[in-house]
Amino acid sequence: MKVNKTTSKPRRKPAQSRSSNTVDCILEASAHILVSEGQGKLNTNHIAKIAGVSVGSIYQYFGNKETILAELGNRHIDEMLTIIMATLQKLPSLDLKEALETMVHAVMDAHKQEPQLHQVLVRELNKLDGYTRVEELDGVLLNLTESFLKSRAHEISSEDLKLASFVVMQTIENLTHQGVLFAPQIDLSKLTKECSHMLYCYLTG
Amino acid sequence: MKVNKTTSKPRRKPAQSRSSNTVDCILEASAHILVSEGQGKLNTNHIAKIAGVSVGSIYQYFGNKETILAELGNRHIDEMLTIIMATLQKLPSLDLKEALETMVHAVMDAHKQEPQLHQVLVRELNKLDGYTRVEELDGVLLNLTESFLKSRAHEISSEDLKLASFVVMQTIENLTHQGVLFAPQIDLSKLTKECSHMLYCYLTG
DNA sequence: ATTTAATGTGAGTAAATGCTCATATTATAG
DNA sequence: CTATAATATGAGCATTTACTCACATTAAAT
Repeated sequence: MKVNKTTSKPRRKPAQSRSSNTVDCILEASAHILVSEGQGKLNTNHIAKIAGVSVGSIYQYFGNKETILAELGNRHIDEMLTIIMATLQKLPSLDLKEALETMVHAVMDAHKQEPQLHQVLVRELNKLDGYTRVEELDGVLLNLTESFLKSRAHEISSEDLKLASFVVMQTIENLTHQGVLFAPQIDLSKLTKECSHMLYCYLTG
Repeated sequence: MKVNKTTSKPRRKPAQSRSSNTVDCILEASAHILVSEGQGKLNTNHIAKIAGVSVGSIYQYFGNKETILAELGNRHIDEMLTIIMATLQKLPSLDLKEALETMVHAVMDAHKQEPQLHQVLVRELNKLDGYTRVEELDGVLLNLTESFLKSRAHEISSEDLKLASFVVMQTIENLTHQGVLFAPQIDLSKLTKECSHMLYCYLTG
């Protein structure tokens, strides 16, 4: 049976500054291990050693290993959402072609934030029972895409806006993600243009 | 330091039929555990129990846990390649639009083979040091796409065929993969048309 | 029928890992 | 300055897990 391990067992919340520093060290060490040594080496004793902190300190602030991953995920997803949300306000004043380019560019920027960490983190968060923020992020992006397409419905030839939203959102998400991972083998500014051009052709054609 | 654990330590190869049956049971049990219980529960003792086999038997045929995953990956990738290769011969006689639809359809078929297993398996294979067949599969698909685009160069407006191949290949791969995971919420035959239509617009537009 | 090779078994071992707790140190409050 | 709360420590326990090995069973060879 699967149990949510990411929210139970309440722990102390940092009050003094040194303790929130400890928390940051733990999270940074975990991120570092994930990227440079892989999930297999992510164990609490090792995290403590890399963070320069004792195991006990970890369990002052995190109920278990899973909540460390969850918090790492929360922070990362929040960063991405911030970047993407900031771009939304620019869209209404732009024409369709420009708007698509801006969207792709924004998601690209979001993915440039520690792309390796993003990849490994999403992998591991998907294994975390009860952690729903990855799906939440996807849901938000899908909704944003759909309301954007609705606002441009008169310019768009597609009949099924739900399906079109799925296609647009998945295409942006995946092409930027893969592009960033393959950079600099792939020219990201060229890819941004290519991607938005494809979507423009698709939506208008 | 990272070490290839997927090829070392040679083990007995099955000679009698009961032994290759044992091997199959081990692989099937592993696949079942991965899909229904997750990577966290994939340990050799549990595999043995589910397979109805003793731990010792596992180590008669697999040098370590990693080689089980590797073999599972090999078989899965071979299946996908078989399906995709079979479609290649049809392409030359088709016009661009039909050919794209056929390609998307083929990759969709390949992904319909145990989509959940595919997802988890690719996740875990990426963590396997020394296992290169996932990248190999991607490389093959990229090359096939590129030579296909070259053969249609006169119909295609794109200047950078390498970049276009990347875009086309990634788009097909991801949209089919995600589509299959979201089915039946997503209508796969509609998605196939939508995807190939988008690529057609992109390449000719 | 007997020997030999192939295959199967599972208790047991060594190592890894999540986590606790008794204790020590540091900061803040009165 | 003292008392109390907050924070930090790390040895060590309980559990899990990869893997071995001495032995048992089954099939093939002669």
